[in-house]
Amino acid sequence: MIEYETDGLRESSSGSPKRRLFAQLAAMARALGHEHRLDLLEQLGQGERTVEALARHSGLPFANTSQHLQQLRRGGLVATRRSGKHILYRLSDDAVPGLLAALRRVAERNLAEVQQLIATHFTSRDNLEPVSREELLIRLRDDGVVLLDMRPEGEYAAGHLPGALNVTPDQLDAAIQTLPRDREIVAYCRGAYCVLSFEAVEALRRSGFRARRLEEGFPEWKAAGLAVEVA
Amino acid sequence: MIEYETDGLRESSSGSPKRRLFAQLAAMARALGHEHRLDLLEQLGQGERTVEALARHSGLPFANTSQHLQQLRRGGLVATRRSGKHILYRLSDDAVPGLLAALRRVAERNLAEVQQLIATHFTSRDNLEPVSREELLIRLRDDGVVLLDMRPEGEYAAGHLPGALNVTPDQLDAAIQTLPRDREIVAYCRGAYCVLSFEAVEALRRSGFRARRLEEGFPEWKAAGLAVEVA
DNA sequence: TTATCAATCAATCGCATGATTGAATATGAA
DNA sequence: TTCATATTCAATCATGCGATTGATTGATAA
Repeated sequence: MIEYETDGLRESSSGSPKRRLFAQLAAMARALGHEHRLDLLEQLGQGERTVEALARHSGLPFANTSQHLQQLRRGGLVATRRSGKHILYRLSDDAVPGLLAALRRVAERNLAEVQQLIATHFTSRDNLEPVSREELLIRLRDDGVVLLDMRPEGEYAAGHLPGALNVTPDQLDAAIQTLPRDREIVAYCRGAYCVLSFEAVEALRRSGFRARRLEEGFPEWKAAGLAVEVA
Repeated sequence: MIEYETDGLRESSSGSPKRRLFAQLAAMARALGHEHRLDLLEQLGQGERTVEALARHSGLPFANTSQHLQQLRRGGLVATRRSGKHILYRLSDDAVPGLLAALRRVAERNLAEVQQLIATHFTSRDNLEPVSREELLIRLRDDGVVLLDMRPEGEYAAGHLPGALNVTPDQLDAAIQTLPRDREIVAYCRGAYCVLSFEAVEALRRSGFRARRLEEGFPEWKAAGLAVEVA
């Protein structure tokens, strides 16, 4: 007869240190467990934001946003600092984007609805031959690749990959006239579920460019500790 | 004035595919957001289990366990199969332990209470010079390291690292008399918050052995797709 | 000081979740 | 078929969470 022992931490003797650990981990997971909070975290992946900016961007009432942010803070996922009248929220740790990525990964593989959403909205994902971080670093140095940042100006200004040009989607048609046709183009945006760079690559290819997509977005780049250019 | 655009998925136009994605991710995160469910997931990291075994191990009422398991299943974290009268639950995906590890990592770095719990219960963590998977693989081949599996017999029987000897904590004193003193010893157990191998390494060192700890436990090894020996 | 603005707090409501109990399925054995 | 066993389902209750509103704190600027 197989017997499974109670515990690896001897909860029998010590009250329950493991219980308390799990309680903490569960609290952190619950902090992740809300649509709006995931949205806020995604925005914070781009960089520090004020409560006001976050509320405006996500279309939530101000007080509501504030409360969600506080839950994220209690959950250890974000941190704050004060700057004049504003309170700036940021991700608490470089490992947070990794946690979100792990969540996405498991969801993409095991939740049918997620698979379907991705299939309908990111169909071309597999066809765009994404460029990895490592490859990009090498090719930027060796091959003179042109790097496009498809995010809105404000986010670009707050930080972008070194040497990237900011081309917002509505500037793309104009850019197509001026971009060099003899060099390969790599586009990126916010990462994960941001389609801006997908669309850019598709449009560029339709116009005859050699274009590819950076596999990840700005937050992952930054979280990996790679150089970021400001202004 | 900085303006942040609404969205990378144009929720303005398309209703809200991103919203639905986040809703799914949030649902998965909520499934992680309960002490008992994390406990169940940890057990399932060792291998398939029946509802009964899980309930017994975690000391929860049967029906309660069943309900938590169903939430985990809805959340895409576990899967089931039927075997005779029993229903066997398992982790749905090799990426699940990675997700749990990411959660632990962020928690260990950002939740003060977790840091404290670890400091008091795993003080020696840093001193035991953990061995990585890669290093272990090499040294098993080259240096004839002795591998100890500190888990209970039942878990050992259900799967263990190739060549590992099963030594439960109460067998350790006896084993100390017979283990070879000229070879290094590496101990492992369930991983993460399982102290069995910590204690073993400490006891072995007190007795003059050269002993180290495998950085991870059995679930991580198995999830990495490495060889597992049964029976 | 006062006025103003950013952000949080407090109170309320409605709804979802977790625990418990007991009944209902479904499978395999007699 | 009938019984026993493993698991799920259904109903209940208490509690906690999320949204909304309006009041409050804290910091800057006039």
